[in-house]
Amino acid sequence: MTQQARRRDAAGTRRALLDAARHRFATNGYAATTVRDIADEAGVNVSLISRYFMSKEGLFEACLTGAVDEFDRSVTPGITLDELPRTMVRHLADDSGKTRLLLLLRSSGDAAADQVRRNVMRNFAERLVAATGLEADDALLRAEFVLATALGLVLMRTVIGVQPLAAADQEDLVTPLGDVITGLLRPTPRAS
Amino acid sequence: MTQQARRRDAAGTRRALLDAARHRFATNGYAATTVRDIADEAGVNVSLISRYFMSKEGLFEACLTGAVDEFDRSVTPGITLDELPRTMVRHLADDSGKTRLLLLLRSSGDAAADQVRRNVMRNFAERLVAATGLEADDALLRAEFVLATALGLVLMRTVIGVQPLAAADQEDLVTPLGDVITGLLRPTPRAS
DNA sequence: CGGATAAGTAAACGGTTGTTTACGTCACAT
DNA sequence: ATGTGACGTAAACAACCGTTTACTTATCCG
Repeated sequence: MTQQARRRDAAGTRRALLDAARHRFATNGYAATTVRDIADEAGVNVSLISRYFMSKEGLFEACLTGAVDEFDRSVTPGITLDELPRTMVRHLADDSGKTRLLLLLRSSGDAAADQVRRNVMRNFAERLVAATGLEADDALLRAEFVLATALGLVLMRTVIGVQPLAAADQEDLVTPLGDVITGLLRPTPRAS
Repeated sequence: MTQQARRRDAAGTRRALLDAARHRFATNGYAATTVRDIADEAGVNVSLISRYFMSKEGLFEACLTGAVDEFDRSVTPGITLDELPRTMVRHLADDSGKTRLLLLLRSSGDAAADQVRRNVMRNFAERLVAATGLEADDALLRAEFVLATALGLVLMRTVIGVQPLAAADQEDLVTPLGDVITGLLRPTPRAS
């Protein structure tokens, strides 16, 4: 009943392990995920995790750096303030986009991984400020507010599953998120 | 901190276990927290967890329902839209307030606890809508946006620790959060 | 071919987990 | 004062964790 005719493809199984691990780590967290869970979902033997990624923590770091690369690449193109809501919602609704963001808040307890996480978020906030040209002295803080909203949104929709947010259509999220973003990042929010 | 001459006080040690568990579960998550961690932080023996709370999961549920009660009680008084930002920030900066909110997103994998979590958040959103008198058809969704922002804020400040958000003063958060809330919940967000 | 090597598996390893058991020991009513 | 029951502890328990080992088998180059 096991893999009767399994093709021998190192790169393929490595990718399968990465996919399964990303999914499990993102949805269930690092500690709650066992290496046997991952191996089963990938359909391979447990020991291959140690072989290809050194350890469970090595596999997690591979997931994290992969997510970081995709994250950076997906937000690298110039962001305009009025297109930002729709762009963000598209990433938040996309399955791999959700996984990416959720992985950024999962922790294995490793200090280096935590630093990577902080750098990615800080970097995103800085690029957001640069793209919007906001000059307020708390611009960076406000950009991180946007990121916090996105993070909380994915959490409440995916992990917690509170309605009606969880079942909301992609289009239903664009306008409210737009209100949040303009509320936070419009050039002169307040008089004086 | 001194457990040398431990008084025999069932209610006291029960409370100590609850405090330690709340702290550990909120900051490290359910799976990453061991019963021995909790017992050590409480300064008592491990077996008392089973005695007083049946199991680790029973202890978690006790933490959760306790947090739910405090949560409901703290937001029960009438909320006004203009005082909401400062009130929320006060709760988000308060240590027990953070713990309360973080516990709401930690999961033990138990379905009943997950339902409790969803109900609390839904309930908060509904009360927020009632308090603001918002009549938009996506009012509930927008109220949950506010909650998502609060959740993400606590996460990024406490768990992830990204700067400058993590080190931001309580007062620095009021105005941006106010912009988010008015952006989401003001009666007529858009011209038409 | 055929054998060398990479790919995959099953089983076992020590350590840790949550939980239970057996046993001290303090407090309080009588 | 005293024994009885609640409170607390140490140790043992089976099950599970991540990891390693020993082994089988497919693949490919000569």
